[in-house]
Amino acid sequence: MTGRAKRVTIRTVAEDADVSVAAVSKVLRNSYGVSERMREKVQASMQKLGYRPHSAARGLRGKTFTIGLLQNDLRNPYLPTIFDGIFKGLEGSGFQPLLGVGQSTEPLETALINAMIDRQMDGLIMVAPRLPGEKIEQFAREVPTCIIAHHHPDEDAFDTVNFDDKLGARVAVRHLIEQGCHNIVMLSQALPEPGVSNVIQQRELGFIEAMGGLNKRPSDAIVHGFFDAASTETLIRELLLKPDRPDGLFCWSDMVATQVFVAAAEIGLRIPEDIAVVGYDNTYDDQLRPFGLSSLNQPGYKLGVAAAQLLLSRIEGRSEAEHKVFSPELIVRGSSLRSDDT
Amino acid sequence: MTGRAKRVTIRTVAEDADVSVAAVSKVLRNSYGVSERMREKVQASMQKLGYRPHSAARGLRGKTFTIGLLQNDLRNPYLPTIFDGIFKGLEGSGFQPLLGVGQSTEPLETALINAMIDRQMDGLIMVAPRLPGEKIEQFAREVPTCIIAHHHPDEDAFDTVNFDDKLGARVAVRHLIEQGCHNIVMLSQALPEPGVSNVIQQRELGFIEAMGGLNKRPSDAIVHGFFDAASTETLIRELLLKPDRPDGLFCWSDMVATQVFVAAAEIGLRIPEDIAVVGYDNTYDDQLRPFGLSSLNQPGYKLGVAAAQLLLSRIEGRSEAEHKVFSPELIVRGSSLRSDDT
DNA sequence: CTGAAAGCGCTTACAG
DNA sequence: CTGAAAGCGCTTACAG
Repeated sequence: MTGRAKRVTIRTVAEDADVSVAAVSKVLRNSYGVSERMREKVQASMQKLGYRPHSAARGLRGKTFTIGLLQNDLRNPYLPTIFDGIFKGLEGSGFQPLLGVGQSTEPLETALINAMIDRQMDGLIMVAPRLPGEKIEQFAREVPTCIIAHHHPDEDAFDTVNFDDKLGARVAVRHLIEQGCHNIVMLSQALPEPGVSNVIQQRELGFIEAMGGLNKRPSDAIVHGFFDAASTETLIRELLLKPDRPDGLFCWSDMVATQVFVAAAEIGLRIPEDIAVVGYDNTYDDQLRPFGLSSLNQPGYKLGVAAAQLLLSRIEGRSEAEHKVFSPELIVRGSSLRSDDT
Repeated sequence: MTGRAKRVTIRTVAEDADVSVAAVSKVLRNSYGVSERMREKVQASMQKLGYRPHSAARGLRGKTFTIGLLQNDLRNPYLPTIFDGIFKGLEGSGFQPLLGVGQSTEPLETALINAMIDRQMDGLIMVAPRLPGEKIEQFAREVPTCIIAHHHPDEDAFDTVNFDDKLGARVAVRHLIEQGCHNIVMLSQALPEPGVSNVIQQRELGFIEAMGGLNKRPSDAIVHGFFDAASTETLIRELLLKPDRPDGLFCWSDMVATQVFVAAAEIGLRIPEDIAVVGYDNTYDDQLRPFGLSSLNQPGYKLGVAAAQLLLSRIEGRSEAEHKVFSPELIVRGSSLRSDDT
């Protein structure tokens, strides 16, 4: 119930240690030109008084030591693995990550990025942003930026980290063909807008490439789901009840594949006998094991660590862009395995 | 490739509108004592120049318009429903929510809260914090605070919002008894430390109360799982393979209940015939429908909206604490339904 | 109603 | 090596 204690500032420390505020500031930043004796005196006072630098004030002149993390879907179970990697990569750097949720619409995402810049954040990592490349580029000119899961191989204003989504799709299709599927459909998600080069678009491109040899027109073989689970479920049911229903399904995410399991079970279709299913992300390594969902493994942790490192080096001054691409790996499980020779 | 554009500040706007910086500041904050004419002139300039206030600078004197959200588990599918509510409750208030992840250890959580205070955040909402009440109280004296999922009915330094966890546990046990279970076990989670009054502890208390009439010593009927899924799975297997395995299982969360489904399926136990299972949170309303998991419904959205409102009113000056408690509701599904008369 | 000035807690040239 | 002073972009009494 006592009023807020008066904050310990650089000035309090300076008085206690009997030095100038400039000296304290230098010790704080490990700046050059402070004697060992002074450093010790100041550090002792900081310790004693429990001094903590005031980030807002630091931000006015120098850095805030804050990194903004932008994401759009708290419900996507793949994303936490990315964040684990980011946290790990930032550990010990002195930069505090803070997460903003864009909620999947472009205006909200723009507002959020502006909010982060206004708060003087030192760098931004965006995970699967909805914004098109040009918009991101504008922001990237204001603040060091690294993008995860958004392909921009020729961009030089910011860095990117990705898994090769085209490759993943090609591998999945090849596997389904090998398993004897003749009517393969991709369960994709509606793109927020045409120009966006996100991972889903890339997977569609890879799918179309790999489907080249089949009779069907590739574009007929792609079905676009929605952002909300209920509408997507309806769509899946319609697809599975069609007379010419697919015998092989390539799902853009394990989340959607799970919905396919549910719908198939309720309709009475067997997996993999009636429909072979391949998911993406390898999310449910353990949890859904009885399902045995085949999936493309692409550890988010790797993305996160790489993104954090790229961002830190950019904050430290690097200006040429870097674009990392890792390769996903198909993990075959029961949901797509029809032959026994694997 | 042009250098960062010079930032538009309050001063730029003042010059453009030909007024003082003080005037601009007043317009910005909708402060009293500005003529209509001046307000319009200033707003026109702000619009024209694309002015956005600099939060770090504002924070040095007034507010940063930033709310810190603290949570510990990005993987818990219940939490996003809480955040949805918080976002909704904050909408239009001008306060920007930013999320920090404590990663389940007390030192990290403390560091995170300090980081938020150092960044001059105007208020904090903590979801299921690991810290004991006294520590939270210390922070709450520095910054308006609202706690979700942490019972502190007598606390007056901060507000709380909860569902009645004791009640939920009692209802679950009564239901299992009604279904003919004689050997009921609670699958709980290890408490981070003794003094913490979190939702799990409350559920254990409710469980023990409701078990009072049974022969078994209640404390024997509580099994403590771990934070990592793998260890918990081992524990569940051991439990299900015991000669005197339970015929009724009350799980502290739906996540754990899902693991029970997996283990039971692999061991060859039928649900609900061999074991009736009740979960908590009603997380998988749709996704796991074939499982038909009975669960306690406690919409996180309600918690979030209420917390946001309490925090805003506290920021506006309220000083007496408020403690909201909602009631959970048991949703009975196939996993616990042995008789047909419901 | 309007504005000049001090100050929030830091950092950064710049003297000494 | 050390420190006085200006300044970052705002807000807040306080005069006019």
